[in-house]
Amino acid sequence: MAKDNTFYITTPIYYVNDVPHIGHAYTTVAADVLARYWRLRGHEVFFLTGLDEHGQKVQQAATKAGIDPQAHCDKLAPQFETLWKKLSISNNAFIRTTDPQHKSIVQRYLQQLYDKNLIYKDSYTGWYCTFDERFWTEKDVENGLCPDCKRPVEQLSEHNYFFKMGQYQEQLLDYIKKHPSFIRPESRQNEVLGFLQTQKLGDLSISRPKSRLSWGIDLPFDTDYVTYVWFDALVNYISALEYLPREKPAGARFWPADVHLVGKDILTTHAVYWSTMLMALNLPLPDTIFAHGWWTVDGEKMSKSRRNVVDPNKMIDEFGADAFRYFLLRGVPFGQDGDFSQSAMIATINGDLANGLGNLLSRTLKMIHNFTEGKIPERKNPTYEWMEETIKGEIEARPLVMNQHYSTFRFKDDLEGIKWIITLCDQLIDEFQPWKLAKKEDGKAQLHNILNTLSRALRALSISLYPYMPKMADELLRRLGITLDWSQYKLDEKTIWRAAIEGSVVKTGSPLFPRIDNKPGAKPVTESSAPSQPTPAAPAPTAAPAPPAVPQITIDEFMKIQLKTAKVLSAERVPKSEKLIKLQISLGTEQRQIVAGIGKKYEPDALVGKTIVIVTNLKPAKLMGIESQGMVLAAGDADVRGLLTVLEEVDPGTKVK
RNA sequence: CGCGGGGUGGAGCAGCCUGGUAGCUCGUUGGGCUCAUAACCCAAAGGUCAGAGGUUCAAAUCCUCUCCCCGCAACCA
Repeated sequence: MAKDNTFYITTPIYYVNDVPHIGHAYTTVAADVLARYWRLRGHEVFFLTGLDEHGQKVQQAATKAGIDPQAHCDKLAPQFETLWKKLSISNNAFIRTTDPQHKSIVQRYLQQLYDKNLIYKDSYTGWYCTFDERFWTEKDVENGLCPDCKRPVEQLSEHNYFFKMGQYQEQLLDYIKKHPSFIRPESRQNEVLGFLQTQKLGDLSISRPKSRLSWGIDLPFDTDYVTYVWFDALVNYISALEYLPREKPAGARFWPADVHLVGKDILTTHAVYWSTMLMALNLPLPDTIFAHGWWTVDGEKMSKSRRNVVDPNKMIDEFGADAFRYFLLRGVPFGQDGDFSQSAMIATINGDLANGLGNLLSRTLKMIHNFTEGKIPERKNPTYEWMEETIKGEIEARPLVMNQHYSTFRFKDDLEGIKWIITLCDQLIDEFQPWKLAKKEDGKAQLHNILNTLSRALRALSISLYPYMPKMADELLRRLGITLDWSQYKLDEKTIWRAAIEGSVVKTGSPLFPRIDNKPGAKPVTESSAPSQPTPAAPAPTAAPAPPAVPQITIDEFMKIQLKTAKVLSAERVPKSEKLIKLQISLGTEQRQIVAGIGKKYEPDALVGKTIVIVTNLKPAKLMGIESQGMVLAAGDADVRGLLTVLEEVDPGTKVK
């Protein structure tokens, strides 16, 4: 890692049509922390993030909005760029796959592979849904219906270009085994190895016919096609080096990348697609692909339908960028999944930042203010008390410890180490009670020593925390009256402790991090408790879909739906399903079988004998292989809240309107 | 037998790969201090490490089986 004194780190390029959420922020903050750390270490860092702007969804959204796809992207891109500014992200470049230079570089690589016979044209046959304009695999299709829109699909043959990915299977396996730090954490590496060892690696479709998708990069050897997503997107990691850092045209020395930081969902894409693409291009592979975990929210998976998506903008507005950054990396070992909740966030801020760091600064500054005329005192004698010695030792060991932590992505451990130093400082204060020393004539020397040590420790804490909380680090130093130019400062075991700080005039004042009362009135941070409002700093997210207007229907249309009451004769769970219950129901003259997704709400036994309402003329369908001849009516959407029934006793089969 | 992650004091987690005193944060209780943001420091209570079997001088850690939870996949007709 960080060879040749350079360090190249990337985030994935995010899909421009997405609304930024905590996951985007997580990856990007982690990358920023690494970037800032290696800069402190004196490395020349190139930190890249950006946007993936091609593809079907962008094209559709633009068409819907009645604008050009490029204009659509231009409109959306700032919501990411603005967020990164608010989050103190120090990326050196921001790539957009619609950049003309990127496009031509992608074409150049495609042509290279084509010339080497590594790309071939073949026909692909699959089930195509005209409405959704996409292919489904055999197992996706249900009874000849599109799993998404339920319209009939047709078998369609389409010519496409394929990259000969399959032929690199052995080579890739071999590479991964020989480079243990290539895929991190280890559990993820095992996943990829398992995948490569048990399945045959196929070739990769890298094109779409323009008739179906026009918003993309033209294939250089066949302009009836555009490049399909992965080839376009992954190449960003090397194309950016060629044209984005204008002040450093010799960008090639940054390749191979030190770290590709990705979410666990796109690990295979990077570890397999990207690696084989690089092999085919005779380019070296990145040192490390690190896949981090996902955030759940209040114990539940984050999803738009649950309306619990955490908006980073709201978190920043509510708690500040630094506190949010700190929380993201403090709570969970990097690589594992974590749970986000407002209460956990507040607990972290209060515990670590307010009571810990902030309070230590406050008490130190106030003592300096009261006892040494507001100036950091000189040491009166060179001998360190053993507790001071401990603190000094811990701090001088920091650079080495940090190196271990950052090289292995252990942010949580690093922050715990920092917390321990804060505790040591608090212990030092309580042990020597400077307020008592100040009252004794012979206590002055020791008083000055202690305050000097505390000031030094706080400076070191600022440096240690700078990658995580850059603004806070500046503010902390400002209050100590110390100046430090981060772009010049070089972290090592000497500079972290030694510095001419004596005589600096400190500034007491408001708390660095105020405590937060977790009152019920605290502002909500997820959509579930408040409708999303575009923040002033970010442009209105055009991607956030307004609830579609429900079209009106005529009485005739309604009458096409035949509803009847029915009596449940028997009910049983469908084995292996999560929520399907198979019902035998009576319509008086007729008996039917219905499969309903109500198993989360109801036990089968509780349903028997009940009168319910069903749709009788719905086209039968198979659910998990079982035919369902109708549909039960229930309140609720994805989560069933309750079944419909009738107030009065009626015979099964009675018409409902 | 679909794939994967997990079950450790009241809560959230580390430790497990490379067996040998069970650790951290928060909470609880008692005490201390007054420089500090009702903050800080000390002490105490609290764990059959999901259960059963096995390997071993020794198992939270390795092996086998069982139970439970959470994701993914399939499933709301």
